[in-house]
Amino acid sequence: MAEDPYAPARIRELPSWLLGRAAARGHHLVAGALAREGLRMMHHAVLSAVAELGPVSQAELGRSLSIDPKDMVAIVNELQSRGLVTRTPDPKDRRKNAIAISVSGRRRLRRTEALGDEANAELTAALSPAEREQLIALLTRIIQPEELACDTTESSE
Amino acid sequence: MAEDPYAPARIRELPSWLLGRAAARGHHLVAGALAREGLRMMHHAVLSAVAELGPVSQAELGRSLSIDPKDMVAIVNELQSRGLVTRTPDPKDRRKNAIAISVSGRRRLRRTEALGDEANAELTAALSPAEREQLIALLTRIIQPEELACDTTESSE
DNA sequence: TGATACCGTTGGGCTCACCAATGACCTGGA
DNA sequence: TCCAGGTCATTGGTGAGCCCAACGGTATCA
Repeated sequence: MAEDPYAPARIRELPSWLLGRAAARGHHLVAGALAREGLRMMHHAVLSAVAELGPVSQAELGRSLSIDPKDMVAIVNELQSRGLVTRTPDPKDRRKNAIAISVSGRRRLRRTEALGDEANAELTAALSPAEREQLIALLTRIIQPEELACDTTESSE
Repeated sequence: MAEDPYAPARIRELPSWLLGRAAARGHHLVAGALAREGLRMMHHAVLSAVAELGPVSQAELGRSLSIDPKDMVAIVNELQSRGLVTRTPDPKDRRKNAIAISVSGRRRLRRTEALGDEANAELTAALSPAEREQLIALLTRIIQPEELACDTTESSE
């Protein structure tokens, strides 16, 4: 074999590139695991958020999970048609839909959570528990810059 | 409604979710920066890889960057039409295209590399240099499991 | 009452990742 | 020599995730 697998590039050292590759692998593993329950990642995320937050509006769900309102409509539609959540008009604010998890939704969530945990364990199999916590902490700080950073020049172009 | 920004979910502690969010932010920042030069992330990645590897076939570029051959065609097409790379048939193997960076491509690459570095600096602004290196190391190990792990059941599915 | 803002919904577009198939081509062995 | 199998570049399509614009219905505030 002539070509080595090479240590390619400047690219491979950029956090943005590494994040993209790692996220792709994570998505692949988790989506594959959740597919056994017929759910996609966002479905599981919404289901889990609904279980935690109780009856919530779709807009609030979208804000908490950074999901586009357009996509949220489709997700809730499918979850509702599967009987995993209920969508009832909010009497206090008739614009809103109160999304709540159903009994079967809670049951399904228990299984998908186990599958998601398994997939994440495989994703971080090369890391020690301490390193995994470290990764989680670092990623968390990367994700939320606006809540902490107030002086960063917002790329004034 | 003055709801707190909440400490949402089990979801927000999963590495797969955090990786997805962080990658989305990284892509947003880098893509926005590179857009000033009229290039997308993959264009810049390919351009950088070509600069490093010298004349390479498209298939080899795709393998090194995990880019689908189909997408590689479109990327090389655009890079070539912009005069940033040259695509000459390989005399030794007429199936292959020898992709090489041009002079203007090298010039453009210098600018896009600076823009990419800036964007990555902003992406990791909340991290100290040591933490950034830590993150890179952890991500690198997450990405390449096959090259190290030999006993992990590869979830043949 | 009217102005403003939000909610859900629908419409489109863009980027990235993935899979199937084809013709041209190289390589190996019969 | 010819054939089989594999690789390369290319084209086709699919799906997920993210973003923008617009609309009717509704709540809130002046």
